[in-house]
Amino acid sequence: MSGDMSKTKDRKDSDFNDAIELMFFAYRDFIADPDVILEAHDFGRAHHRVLHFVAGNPGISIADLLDILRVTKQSLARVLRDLIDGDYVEQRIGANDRRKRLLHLTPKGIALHGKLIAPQEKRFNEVLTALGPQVFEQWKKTMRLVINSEDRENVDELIKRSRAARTKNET
Amino acid sequence: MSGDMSKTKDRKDSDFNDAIELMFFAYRDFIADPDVILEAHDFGRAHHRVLHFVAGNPGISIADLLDILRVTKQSLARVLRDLIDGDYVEQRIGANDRRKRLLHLTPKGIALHGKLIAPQEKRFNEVLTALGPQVFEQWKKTMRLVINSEDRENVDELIKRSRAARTKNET
DNA sequence: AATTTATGTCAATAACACTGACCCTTTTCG
DNA sequence: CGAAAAGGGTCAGTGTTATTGACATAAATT
Repeated sequence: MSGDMSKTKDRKDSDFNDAIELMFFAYRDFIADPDVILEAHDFGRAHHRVLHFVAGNPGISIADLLDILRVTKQSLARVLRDLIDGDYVEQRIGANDRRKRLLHLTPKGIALHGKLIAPQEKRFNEVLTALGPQVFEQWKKTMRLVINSEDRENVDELIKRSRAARTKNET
Repeated sequence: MSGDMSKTKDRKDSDFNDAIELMFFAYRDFIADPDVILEAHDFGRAHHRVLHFVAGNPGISIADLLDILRVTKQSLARVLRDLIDGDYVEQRIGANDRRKRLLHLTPKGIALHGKLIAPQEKRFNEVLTALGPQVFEQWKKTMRLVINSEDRENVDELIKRSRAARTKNET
């Protein structure tokens, strides 16, 4: 028997609820495709992340990788051990600083990384086709603003480096 | 070198790499805020998810909740035990089917849920302010297309129900 | 020479999810 | 009505992934 309808309904709340829900489900499906491939290799998401950031930052040091991933050294060590033993990642001793172990993907690592991101690229390609490049560009701007303001420039840098790495890869 | 380096460099690849990177970092920061609050209550993300979907689907049954969360009964049980013992969630025996335990948030649960989503709402509110409602709406459309096509309507339903629950909550 | 940096590694712990097995209560159906 | 099915609860064991803490080694720095 309620029926008391207040005219002053705050409509913005529900809009944000939409957004929260969409973040949850979109990310879940987005990450689900690689999971299937990873399982076949007895790898997990941690392996994926390492592959991804080593691919985008060839020659990255352990310390810098830890900084990006924000995990402990011990967590990374286990994952990295798998990837090195499986010949997906290679360590090269730094030329300037011989303490550093600079990480690179092997051809095998590059191939796996390609397989992992393929379904995600396909997903975004479908979005691009359906909504057009302008909407897609604005989606990126929006996502960038969802990132903590103090981290946005770092992400810009990462993306830039990743693009450079891919371009150089053509040699 | 795959032969021809024509002027038509495949630019779309790097665009999708942007997108993948943005998904990763945006989601990470998006989820980081609630984590801090949850820790203070000795809760984890699993507790958050239960609070969220019970909030959006008052009176949901255990089976239906399991279906949304896609976890096992045993996994849910542990989390639900914490929430019920802590007086955040309440079980009511179904009126029609007395086997069912229908879940509702207590006032305490509603309060905690509010605190958890507040920073996320704030984040999106900043986006809305910076880019305007039109871009934000298109962001939502884009995110919806990132979701598996077979799940989109389910998500639509969830969002609709959640909005209805919030509206009815005014009694 | 002493210290710091970059990395590796052993050990213990915790969070979280899983499988499997079994139980009780209530509803459904022959 | 009585048996089977549905909804839910719980105990036990396992596995993955991440954590903290403590130490060890090699190379660079001061």
